[in-house]
Amino acid sequence: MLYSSELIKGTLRTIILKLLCDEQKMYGYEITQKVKDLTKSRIQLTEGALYPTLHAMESEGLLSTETEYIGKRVRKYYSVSKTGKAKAAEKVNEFAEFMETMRVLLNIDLKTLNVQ
Amino acid sequence: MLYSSELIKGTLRTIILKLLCDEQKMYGYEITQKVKDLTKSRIQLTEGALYPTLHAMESEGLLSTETEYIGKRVRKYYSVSKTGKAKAAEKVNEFAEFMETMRVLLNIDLKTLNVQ
DNA sequence: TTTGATACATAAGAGTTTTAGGTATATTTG
DNA sequence: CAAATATACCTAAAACTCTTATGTATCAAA
Repeated sequence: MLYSSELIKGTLRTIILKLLCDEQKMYGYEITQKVKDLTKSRIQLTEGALYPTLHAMESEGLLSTETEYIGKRVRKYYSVSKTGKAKAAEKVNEFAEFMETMRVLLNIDLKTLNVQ
Repeated sequence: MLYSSELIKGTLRTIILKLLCDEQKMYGYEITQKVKDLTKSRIQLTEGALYPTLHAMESEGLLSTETEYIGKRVRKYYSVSKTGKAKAAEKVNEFAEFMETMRVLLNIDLKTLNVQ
């Protein structure tokens, strides 16, 4: 069961940065699959959102790329720059604090939370 | 210290519905202040976002209104309809699950979380 | 051989929020 | 008492992000 898309808004960059910090290098399609796996299909990144964001993050200096050929098929690997690493830590931390603030605001009891 | 605005995207309706369920009735300005108080100024709703959203939610049947005069000044109170109550529960629950999914995805340890 | 998966990409449109403005009353402070 | 701040509503242009739709092409499996 997918989350309504409005929830995911604003988290895409944070997700990309965090995954790339953990995995050293990944290509776009791989990122969509990894997120799908890790979230049990609850978050499915669309390519229309992902690719433009990756391009933007590269031009901002957060990511760098290297192209590889698998047979005749192209793969564009992304990795985080030093600036990107700092940004990742910052963004994950901010999201963690945001979650806690929202938990209080919405009065959510974590003990009763059991996501399958 | 304010959260970067992109994080708050997509949570406005959930916040409004939840507050109105707890408080029976509130007016727009009051909502902005309540959220500011409850979040220690980390989330500050802007009126440009709030009022159009309240109007939309009213026209969707989630909220109803009654106008009151305090001296010569107008106050427009909003309360949740039956549909609104159901929607509130649904949205808060969805957000709770989303938080848990993101916590796993970003590998956030709640024990180390200490938001001032 | 055709379907589905892999793999990239762009562009129009939709939706939400910011920024910036507008109006007006009430209260506090110098 | 004048000026500043707080209260209280509102709208509209612009910016930003994501969805939906489309396009291209290779590879594997049925």
